[in-house]
Amino acid sequence: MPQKTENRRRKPLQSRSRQTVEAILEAAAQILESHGPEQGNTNRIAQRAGVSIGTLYQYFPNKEALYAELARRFIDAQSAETERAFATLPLRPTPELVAHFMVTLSQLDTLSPRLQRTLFELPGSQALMVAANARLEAALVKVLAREPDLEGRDLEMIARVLVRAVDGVLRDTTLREPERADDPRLWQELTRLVVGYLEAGAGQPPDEPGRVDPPGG
Amino acid sequence: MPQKTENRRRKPLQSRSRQTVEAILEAAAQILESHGPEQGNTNRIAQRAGVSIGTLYQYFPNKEALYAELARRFIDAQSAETERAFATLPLRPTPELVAHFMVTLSQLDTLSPRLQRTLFELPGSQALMVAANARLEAALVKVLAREPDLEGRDLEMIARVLVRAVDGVLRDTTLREPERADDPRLWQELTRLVVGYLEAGAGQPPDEPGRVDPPGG
DNA sequence: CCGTAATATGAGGCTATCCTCAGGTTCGTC
DNA sequence: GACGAACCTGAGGATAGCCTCATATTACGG
Repeated sequence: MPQKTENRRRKPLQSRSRQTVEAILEAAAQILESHGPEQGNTNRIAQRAGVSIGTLYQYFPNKEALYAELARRFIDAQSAETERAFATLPLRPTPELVAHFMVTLSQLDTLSPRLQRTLFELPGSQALMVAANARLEAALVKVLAREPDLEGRDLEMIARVLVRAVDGVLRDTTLREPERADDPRLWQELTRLVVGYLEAGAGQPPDEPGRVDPPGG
Repeated sequence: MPQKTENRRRKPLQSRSRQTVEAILEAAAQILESHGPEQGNTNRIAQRAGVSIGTLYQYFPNKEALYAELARRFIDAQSAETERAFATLPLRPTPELVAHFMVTLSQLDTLSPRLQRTLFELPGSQALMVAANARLEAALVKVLAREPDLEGRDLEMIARVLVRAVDGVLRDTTLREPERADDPRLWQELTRLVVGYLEAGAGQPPDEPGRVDPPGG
């Protein structure tokens, strides 16, 4: 078990130490992005940041806290970016706009795939992800609420499915077939997925479209 | 760095040792599922399996190889299960059948979420996942090829998008909102997603539906 | 320019965990 | 029942990586 230290974290007051903290976080991000989680040890991070290991532990009680802060910032930035993209959508998004939106999302995902992956694997970042997704889905609900065709349907559930489906495609692709992340055909199909979904059963009330019984006992 | 050992792995010949190997793999799976990757150390695995640590290393050159074998079996089993489900689909799947299919998939994902997650995070299992997904997508292409409405469309791309979208929704949900994995409304929306997608632009040739330029220089 | 607080240093203590190895036990066969 | 091969044992060597702490350096107000 790694030694537990209580909140021994010193708050950076002077601009000198604030720069130090930034350098440490930046170094951690760089190492995780270019060398993967295996290489992410505190000694190396400190070295890359150009500070001593002791300095690192002045500002972060332990390695996990450092990564947690990194994850917090990353997710915050991504959420803000995505919400901004939502905000630019006009009242009735055309397929072209949806497609454009897909591209924006895909660029976000392409940004630092390996860092992203590592951060998402941290024990603590689950909670952050849930919060971020909740924010995103809430923002999407607002957009969907403008659509008269969707009246009466379960907007929360639709937002959930949409966000996760699009995210699944983009994440899988950037992580496993990064060379295809640029392929316009992928965006086109993604757009079709979204538009087709939103138009499917449009107007009809939410009365059991395709009743299913769970199979198996 | 963990000591590298070459292929020192002894092949289990007698049924006694074959049982031992099974016990080790089973123990590893149990520990990963119930206590997470942090608790997955070889000493503990051996103890749980009821064998000595030395025995474990008779059959697995190192910890990674053990996990790799676990991942291989898991992915193999899941792929086989999914392909079997595909095989049962009739020539023209109705929405009801698609929904039923979703439920099958979702049950697969619910099986051992934590083990699954851990295995997918292993450095080596990326390649396996790619292979498994390729298999799945190939199987799906065959199913899609029966659909006259999809003639002329890029079936590989459609399969890619479908598999990853559905997978994204199911994985996200089982991992982060497991209580909702049972929700029939989720299956209904998933079904709508799939059916809506397949029907969107049905019959029209693949001539740029929604032309997009990548934004940002 | 002096005192104090903030900041920085880095050798090394310490732990967790991987894996080895020298020697014991069980199995199959003649 | 004897012999070799397969199988098992577990104390501990080796190492990677977290984090401490005693000490040094820098910033800043008076």
